[in-house]
Amino acid sequence: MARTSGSHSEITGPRILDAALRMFAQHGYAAVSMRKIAGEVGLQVGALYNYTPDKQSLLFGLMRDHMENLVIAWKAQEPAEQPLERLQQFARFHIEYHHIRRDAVFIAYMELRNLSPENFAVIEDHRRAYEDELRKILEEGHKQGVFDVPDPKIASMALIATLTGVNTWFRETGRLSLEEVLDIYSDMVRKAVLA
Amino acid sequence: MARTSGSHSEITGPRILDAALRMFAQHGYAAVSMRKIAGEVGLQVGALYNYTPDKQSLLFGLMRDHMENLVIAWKAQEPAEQPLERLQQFARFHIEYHHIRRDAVFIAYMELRNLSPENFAVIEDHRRAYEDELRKILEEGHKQGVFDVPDPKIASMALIATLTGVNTWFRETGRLSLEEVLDIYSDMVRKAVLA
DNA sequence: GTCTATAAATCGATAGAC
DNA sequence: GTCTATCGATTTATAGAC
Repeated sequence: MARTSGSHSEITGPRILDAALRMFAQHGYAAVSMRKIAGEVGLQVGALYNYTPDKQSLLFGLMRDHMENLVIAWKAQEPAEQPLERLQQFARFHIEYHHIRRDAVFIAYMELRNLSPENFAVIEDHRRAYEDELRKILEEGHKQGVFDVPDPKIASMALIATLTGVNTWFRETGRLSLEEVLDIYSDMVRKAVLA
Repeated sequence: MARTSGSHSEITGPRILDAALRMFAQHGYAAVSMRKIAGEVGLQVGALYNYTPDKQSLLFGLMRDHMENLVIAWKAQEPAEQPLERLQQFARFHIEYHHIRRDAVFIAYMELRNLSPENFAVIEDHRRAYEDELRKILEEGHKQGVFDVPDPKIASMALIATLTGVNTWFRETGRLSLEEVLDIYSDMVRKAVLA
């Protein structure tokens, strides 16, 4: 079912989001103009405003979708029963999920300062909800005596920083495979909280 | 010894650097115009170019100075003798130093993509030199059998990510003092690598 | 839905007076 | 060393033709 040449709305929207995500991650929100995004998709700048009311909404939509999907994807995991296994499951999930979506991860952290206060609060709520998932694991393990975590809130933020850090240096073409990295980090995370 | 009103070069330079550091950290390099920096210092935009050839050099100078000073400050520490004590010393130094200079830390990480390839290489060399300092500690501890660190390079990057993460959430006015945070992180880092 | 054209503001950087 | 004035390019966003 061929369409007229001026009508591609069904695929244009996602292509704009893809281009914006990639370009924001690479050059930064402020450094990427609406014209450059349009050019990457093969449009003139005016056409972008059929898909977003303004540049700010484009950024916020990308960040919000990423954070929402992150929490949803974690909750969709079949939960391991024991705290230690559950922690290992979280470490693996976090590294793999963030590796695949490194552009979105980068933006969701780097561009927080370009959000309005209201939008910032929304993103921070999602982030807190995700951190709470790890905190609950640590608290349960501490209660059972298998972990030694006197401050689960701090520990959850520390461990997430550790795991997210993989994105800053890991490359598919590097010395180690992602599977090997997963093993090393799982070990470190386990030892860091074990009683 | 009063000076004429149009001559403040001795203090204007540092004030420009201070303003640029603070504003780049808060809004991002691309979002801060030379006019805004000048305004913050109380100058017109043209006067800035008596202190920097262009905006790019202003950014690079801030990042280079920060990374150079970081490595120098660490090497100026009186080294603890045992690997475990040396590791604890590194953790404490890293958290304290990065806490005090959080604007510079933020910029040195966030604005890497706004550097020319040559300037980027310079900054990365400093970063690698600093990571090597931690790696050497881990290798020595592993050799002595007090640490269990099969991959010191990976472990050093993981631990640095953990420690730097404090900057993303710690506030002086929060629930914990910096001293308490130092204790918690020292413990986690120690356990993570201990044999 | 996409285009062209345009508005109004801002950008980095320079020239020349003082 | 700082100022004013300015150049030429670029910005976000909108209006209206098709």
